[in-house]
Amino acid sequence: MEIKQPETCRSGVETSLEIIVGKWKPIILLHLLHGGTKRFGELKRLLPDITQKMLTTQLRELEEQDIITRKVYPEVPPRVEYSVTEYGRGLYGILQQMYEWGLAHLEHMAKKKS
Amino acid sequence: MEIKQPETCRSGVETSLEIIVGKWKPIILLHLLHGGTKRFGELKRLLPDITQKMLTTQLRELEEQDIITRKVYPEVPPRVEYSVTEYGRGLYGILQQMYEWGLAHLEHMAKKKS
DNA sequence: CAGCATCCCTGGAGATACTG
DNA sequence: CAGTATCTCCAGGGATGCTG
Repeated sequence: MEIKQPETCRSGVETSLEIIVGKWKPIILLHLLHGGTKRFGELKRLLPDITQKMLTTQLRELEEQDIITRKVYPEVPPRVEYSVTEYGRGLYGILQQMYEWGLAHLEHMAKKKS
Repeated sequence: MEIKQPETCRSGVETSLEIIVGKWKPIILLHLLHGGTKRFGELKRLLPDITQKMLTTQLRELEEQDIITRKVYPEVPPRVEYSVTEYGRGLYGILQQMYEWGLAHLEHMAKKKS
């Protein structure tokens, strides 16, 4: 980066944060990136503690940002599938770095305590 | 990364998020990374809309995570200086990626609208 | 100057019930 | 099955005043 003007960088950083932050967004993204397309009910089962309402809103927000797509099949009973867009895969690098740094940080803090 | 088990990656990602998330943490970090050591009052002036209470708590949380250091000079009137630790600079890569992706995303969404 | 203590308010998130 | 619609609650954050 080389931080020129903090205020300039700020908007970029906070835009990214807005996409990723949300109690369930990271884990939803990880599941979709890992397992590919998933139905609403599958995601619900993969995240036992999430409420339907929260799953819906988090998915809607990710969809609005073009990170995932929502495909509705006109069947009865209804079927809706979610998957990460090509564009959304651009978040992969960020998630990867956060994953790696985060694990290292957990170790760092564990060492510090002892 | 290559996402093996989403649940494994989750803790790493969310650990990183916990450090960065907080209404003022990114901008505080950017200022300290850009401008080096700063006094409490300087930061307060750089962030006109932050309350003293919030500045204090955000700084304390970053300090607890070893991201910044707090140096108190035993003078009257008191002087307290904050700076990013060597360890804390490890967040630089993440902030950089978020900055770059975020700016691109703002453009992406602007284009989409038109 | 660099805080802490207190009170207060809002919005993110949970629980529950209903529906095309 | 894949959602809405309400009601509710709590914690993050804000406003203000006091102090070593």
